[in-house]
Amino acid sequence: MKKKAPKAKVKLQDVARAAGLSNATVSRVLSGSERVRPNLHERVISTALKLGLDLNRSNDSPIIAFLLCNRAVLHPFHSAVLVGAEAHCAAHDFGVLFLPMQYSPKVPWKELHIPRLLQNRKIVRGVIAAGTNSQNLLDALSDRGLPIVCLGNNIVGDWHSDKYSTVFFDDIGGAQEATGYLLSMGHREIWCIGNCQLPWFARRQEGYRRAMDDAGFPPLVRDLNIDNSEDLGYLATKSILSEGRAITAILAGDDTTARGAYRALADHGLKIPADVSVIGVNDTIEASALVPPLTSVRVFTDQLGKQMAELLLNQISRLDVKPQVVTLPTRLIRRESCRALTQNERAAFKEEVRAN
Amino acid sequence: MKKKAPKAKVKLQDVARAAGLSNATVSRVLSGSERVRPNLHERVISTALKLGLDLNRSNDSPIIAFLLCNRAVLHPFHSAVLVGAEAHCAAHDFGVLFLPMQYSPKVPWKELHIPRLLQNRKIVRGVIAAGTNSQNLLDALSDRGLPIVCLGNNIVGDWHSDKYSTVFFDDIGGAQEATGYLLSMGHREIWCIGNCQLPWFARRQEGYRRAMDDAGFPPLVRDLNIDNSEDLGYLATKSILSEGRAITAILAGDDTTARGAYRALADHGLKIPADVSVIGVNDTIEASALVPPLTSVRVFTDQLGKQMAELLLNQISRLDVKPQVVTLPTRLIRRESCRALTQNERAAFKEEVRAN
DNA sequence: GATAAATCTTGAAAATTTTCAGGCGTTGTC
DNA sequence: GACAACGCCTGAAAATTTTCAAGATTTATC
Repeated sequence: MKKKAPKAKVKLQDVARAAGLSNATVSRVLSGSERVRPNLHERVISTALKLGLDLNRSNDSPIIAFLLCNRAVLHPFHSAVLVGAEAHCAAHDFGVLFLPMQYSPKVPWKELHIPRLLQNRKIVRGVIAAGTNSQNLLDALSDRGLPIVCLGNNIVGDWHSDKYSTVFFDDIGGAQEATGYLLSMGHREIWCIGNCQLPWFARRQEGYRRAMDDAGFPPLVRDLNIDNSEDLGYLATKSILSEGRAITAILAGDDTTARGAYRALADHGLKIPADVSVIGVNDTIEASALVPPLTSVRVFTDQLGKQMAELLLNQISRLDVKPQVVTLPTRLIRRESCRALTQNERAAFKEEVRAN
Repeated sequence: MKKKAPKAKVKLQDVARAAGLSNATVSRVLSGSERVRPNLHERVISTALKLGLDLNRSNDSPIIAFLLCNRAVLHPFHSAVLVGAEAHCAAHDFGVLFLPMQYSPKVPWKELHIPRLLQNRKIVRGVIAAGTNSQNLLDALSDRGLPIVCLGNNIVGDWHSDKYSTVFFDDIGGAQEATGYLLSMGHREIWCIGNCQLPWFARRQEGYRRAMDDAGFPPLVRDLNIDNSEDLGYLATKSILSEGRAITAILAGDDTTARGAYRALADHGLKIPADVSVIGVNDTIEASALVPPLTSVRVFTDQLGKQMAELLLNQISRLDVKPQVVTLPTRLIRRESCRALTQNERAAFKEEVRAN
């Protein structure tokens, strides 16, 4: 054992010679910037591994991209995810490129326009796909060999997770817990409002339905296809009220929708929580800003960001890491927007049921 | 005029030969990555300009850093600035690296820890300094020859603008306009609440004072050194009320402070705007989320971001651009949190004054 | 103020990346 | 099915960047 033998560093030339290729080609593969025929690509990689070339060379720019897809603005929710991701990256000497982008889920992946920065592996070494995504973008990116971690809750359409990692937060469970909380306080006329075209609303409604099913009550869903969440909450609530339907509680698809509901209730002279209890989802700053403060399902956004960054950096630094699927829990934060029904009120319900 | 003569591209070698230096040195200067003695640096640059070398070479990574300094979280305000900056950069094929950092204004600039990503000119070509900054960081960055644009409103301590551009938004004028608005509605007991240790609060208070001075009324300032804006607003308002001081209107240092004021007023059973009118500054999402919606001084955050990005990209692409100072206007957005005093109420004031 | 230690700066050489032009396969046309 | 046009892939050569070691300069210590 020659301990002192200064193991000569493996050079690109060595790999090129061993693989029977020019060092230009090897450089192209290793720097990832240009297109090389797949079989040669593989040959270079395997030869490089065999010779023990250090694949994480110091001159690679240690940057990942945080893609905020199909969102017009940077909401507090995604801000917090971004900050969480950045904190983890910074601790590992990686930088985070903030990159909003818009695309249609209908365009075939070959035809998607990918920002130039993402095309160059030498600049961006991996991608966190946040916002709302669909399979075509994920295909287009993984075709370029980019490591990817995707926020699962907002994926529209098909989802094949074999090429990339996915991180979910358990809003289904959160909505279920929130509904259960309302049920436990004696509520029965609990309306779920949202826009089920949007995948996250659909998930939350699913949690709501499970809780109502378990309790043996029929679900009451008001599903409007409106993009603006506040308008949605306002109009959905208004339509329920103007139809004269019974209502003692609302589970809103998110905090902004809850805000719309607050407005509609106020318009009708109804007090929160005296007349109607309200719960939101996300627990953004809005939830605590509302009067009365909104009970909401907290999503641990910073953890979400951290988890995505962690999976991504693992994939980048080790070639042998398989994509994973992770789900993070949520937690119901109880504030003043809910109240338990009194025994009298509960009795009135039973009376009513008997009468029907 | 030989129009067709294929003007041979100027190479680093040519510059090296002309400047009497090795091409390693020229490379170092032009790629900006390593330290070269200032006089040689200048010699290389001037020779390169003389020979007409294209300084914006295609292989430079087109990335600027958005520094969010000394902030624990990414507030909606800075989110919007970031988005505005990113939009402008994206249109010019530049990427934006999101880089929060913390530092003390007291550390001498030579001893500041600069994130590794910023050290390498090949990765980051310029910096937008947002958040709260002080001269030491700006010195440390400009020593590295990085183009800088700084958000002026939040600079603490000295400020020398000769090395970098600065963009302000006119919160002084905004606070003055807001105060004038309250005065025009007959208010006189207008309290300005904030934490004057923070430079932006100090500026807003300045605007307030000007308006009160102009109207000939004594300023009523409640200045508490509390970091959390909401607590600040709550405690400041509470202390005014508990002292039994007259109060018909509040100009809060920002929207979050106004939220604290809302809570304190509610605790005392005072209605907004019936009993007290309130105005905030920044016009973030909070302002419209509050009930009643808050009148606030709007800052055109996206424009702010765009303006900073624009100045920065100019500095990057052209060596001859001098640093500039720009101030963007603000605008008072009127919502339901303010009301005009009635003639009777105004008369009561006069009465009171006479009585004293 | 002298001397040693540490750090910084630089050019030559080595390594890597990029350019450029030729080769090869594919597609489209007749 | 032949031929042309086009575009992609590759290696040789050119250009650039990085490494390495030596010289220069600064800092620390006595």
